[in-house]
Amino acid sequence: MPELPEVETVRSGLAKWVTGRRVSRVEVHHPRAVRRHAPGADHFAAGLVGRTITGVRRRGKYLWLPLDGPGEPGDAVLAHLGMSGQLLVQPADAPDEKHLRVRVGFADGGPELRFVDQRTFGGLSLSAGGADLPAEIAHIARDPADPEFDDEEFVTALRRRHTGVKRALLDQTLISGVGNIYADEALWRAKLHWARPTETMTRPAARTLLGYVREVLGEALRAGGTSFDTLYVNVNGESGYFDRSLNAYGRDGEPCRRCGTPIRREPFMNRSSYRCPRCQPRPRHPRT
DNA sequence: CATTTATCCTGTAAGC
DNA sequence: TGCTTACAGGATAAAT
Repeated sequence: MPELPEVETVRSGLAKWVTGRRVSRVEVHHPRAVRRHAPGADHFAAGLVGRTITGVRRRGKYLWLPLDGPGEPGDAVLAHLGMSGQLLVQPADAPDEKHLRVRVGFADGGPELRFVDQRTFGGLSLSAGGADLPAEIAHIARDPADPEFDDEEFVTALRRRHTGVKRALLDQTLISGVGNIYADEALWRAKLHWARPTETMTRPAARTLLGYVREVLGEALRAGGTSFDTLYVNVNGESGYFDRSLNAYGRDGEPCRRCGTPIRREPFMNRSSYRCPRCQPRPRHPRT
């Protein structure tokens, strides 16, 4: 599931392959892939043809590709991978992927950019004037890899919440880029239960947790991200290998690497949480 | 207003 | 064997 490390891996790969190239052809194979583009698929395609991609930027789990002329300067293609979205760079004569949703061809005749998405939770849109920061994602907080992320502001905002700490980590308006996998991993490192009330966390404890979030995201990025199957891949279709380094996520029944107690999976927000029952005991007054 | 829940989707795997 | 059910989960609209 693409979280910050996976999306950043895709961003850097894309930057190398599509920057400076002029779009010559756009095909939308599934309307759901551009559902966030209100004017529709044809408008999306027409707005993209003839423009040059000037780079690839990211905030949290969102990517955007700023565009240069000939239209209004400052537009961008906004992309979210959802759960199963892939942005692949493929030779133009490569066979279509089963779940190919959008094809972007280039005037130089080189490799195509393809958006492939099995579960169709992801999508592309054309953001007017969104080259610097698309208005559609202005509500998304900076991510902890952003040099302008304000640690003290995060600590204050976290403690102002009245919710469980994992809910807060997953709230992209508070801190972006963290999903279910890395939330569980950071909480394991911090020895915190997911239902720990945010308002009872001390400032030092909140800073420590943030440190672990940064640490695990950084390690995962250096490993090329986490892959459990072929759903998350970089632009060349290759998997990352951070799954071997996971301490909690997906390890139901396996021994905690700190104390040996079996990791437990439990329902959380219509999904799952993994924790060590001994290292991360339930708080006295849990907030779920 | 803040917070929580339901919903979108499809392939895989487990269970009967 | 074949069918049904659970699960994966990010973002957001709707509900509380």
